[in-house]
Amino acid sequence: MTDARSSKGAPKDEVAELARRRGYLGQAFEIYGAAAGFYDYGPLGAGLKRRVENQWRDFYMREGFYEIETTSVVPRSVFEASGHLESFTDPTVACTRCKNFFRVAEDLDVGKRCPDCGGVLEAAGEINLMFQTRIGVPKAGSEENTKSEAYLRPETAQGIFLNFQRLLRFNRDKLPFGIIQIGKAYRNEISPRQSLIRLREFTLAEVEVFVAPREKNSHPEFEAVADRKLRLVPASSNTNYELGIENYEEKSVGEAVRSGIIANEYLGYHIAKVDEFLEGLGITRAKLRFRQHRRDEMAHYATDCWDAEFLSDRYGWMEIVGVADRGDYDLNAHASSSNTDMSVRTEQGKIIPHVIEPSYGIDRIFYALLESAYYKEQVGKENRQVLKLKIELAPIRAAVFPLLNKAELKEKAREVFQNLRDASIFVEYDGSGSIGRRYRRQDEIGTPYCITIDYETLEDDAVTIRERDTMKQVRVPIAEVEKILA
RNA sequence: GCGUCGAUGGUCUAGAGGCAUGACUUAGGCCUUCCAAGCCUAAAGCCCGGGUUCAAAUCCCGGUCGACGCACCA
Repeated sequence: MTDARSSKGAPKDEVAELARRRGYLGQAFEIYGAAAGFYDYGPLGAGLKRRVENQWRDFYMREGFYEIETTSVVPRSVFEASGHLESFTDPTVACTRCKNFFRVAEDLDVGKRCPDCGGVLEAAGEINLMFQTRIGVPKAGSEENTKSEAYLRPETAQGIFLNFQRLLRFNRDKLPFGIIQIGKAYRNEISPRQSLIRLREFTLAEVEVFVAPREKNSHPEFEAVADRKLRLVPASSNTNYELGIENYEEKSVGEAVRSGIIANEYLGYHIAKVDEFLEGLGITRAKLRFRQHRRDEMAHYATDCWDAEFLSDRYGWMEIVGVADRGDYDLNAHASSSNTDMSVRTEQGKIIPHVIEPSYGIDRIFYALLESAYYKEQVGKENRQVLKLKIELAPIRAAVFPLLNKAELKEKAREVFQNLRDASIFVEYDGSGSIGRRYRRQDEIGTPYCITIDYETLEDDAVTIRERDTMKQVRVPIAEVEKILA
């Protein structure tokens, strides 16, 4: 027995199993047989994801960036301009003998030989990675068929570019400025795989920083991040995708920019910010690296791109954030296609700003976070599984228990529980089974504190707070509980 | 998309033509003064569709989903 069976029981699958079992994640449409590439977040998963998104918002709003929200349904014309329609649509060929499909490439084209069986290849239409839809009701065969054609956005960035003029005016015609957006994006992947790693519907959190080209090398806050050490894999040494964890150069951001490994201060600054954010979330830093794209893997809009990659125990290296220098590609494209002036007046005359874009895959970060937080240890004869989530990320802040299943203890515990909920601290109540079992349940879902009401509580109005990571207990007056949990 | 392998209660699994196994879990109860203890009771399952057969969870065909490899991942 191989593959699915044995890997199912392997230690590295425990995170995914826990996530499924305890209400973090589930396959979408499961009762109808499911569809690959779609996942639903359960009660705890949605709570954790929301907290990650809120941390991200706060992080970038501290930079002074405003958040906007644009549509997911986008007319065809936008993607004609952005280049997505063309670069997302791949011509394919099929083998006349074995019927295998191939994306057209140098050795794979009409009339060439099938690499699998040697049969002749013939044209097999086009595959498009964008989900197509329609706006309104098209008239059959009329011009409006094309006019009403639309796609679900494959990235949220375009929505920000389309708003550029309004955003510039909002910023009183001054550069630089940054705009953020969190939202769903859609890509009809040919083969989605690996739970949250390659989804067809996923959440992107994107930052677009608009900056005058001549300012790219002088970020006003650069010194604040210059000493931050990063593990860098520049394109020059980046010949093999599956590089080992040891294959990187550790350099400070300042050093990397000075020596030209990172092209400019703006790019360097935002790479450093990505690192800072991921570290703040609790992603294991020893498993992070920044890898520069080679020319042949760069997106059609990018002039430079660095991916933050996380080394998953389960799936190997995976991209969790991309930081791209999109140059003036997008604004130029929309300016000429829509016949709109996208330039900014500066003392040096009219310019088209460049765009630095950190683009976060929230679902992948969610997965990396679970893997980073998960550990198992032996306590007595039993295993203890723990999600060591940061307090501010844990879906449940604390759980309240009566020590024993007795009316007077339950009553007091209910009261403590209700008071905390009234104080907007999200707590859970649990009175079933032994106290040890209840502690373990909370460990597994990452609840940082457990509060236990015992007979002494009825005398002295003090409770025991037990801490998840150390399992240590302290006795505190009920009046101080709120402060400790906050 | 192609190929290989697989799918049994919520989870992990036994069974390979004839009553679906066990553990964990969950729920109710007893016991219990702090880390998955014990006892009693209960709940819960053969991925979907077709075929072969007296009889299919088991064999065959198709599909779906999953793991892995190839391709793809702008």
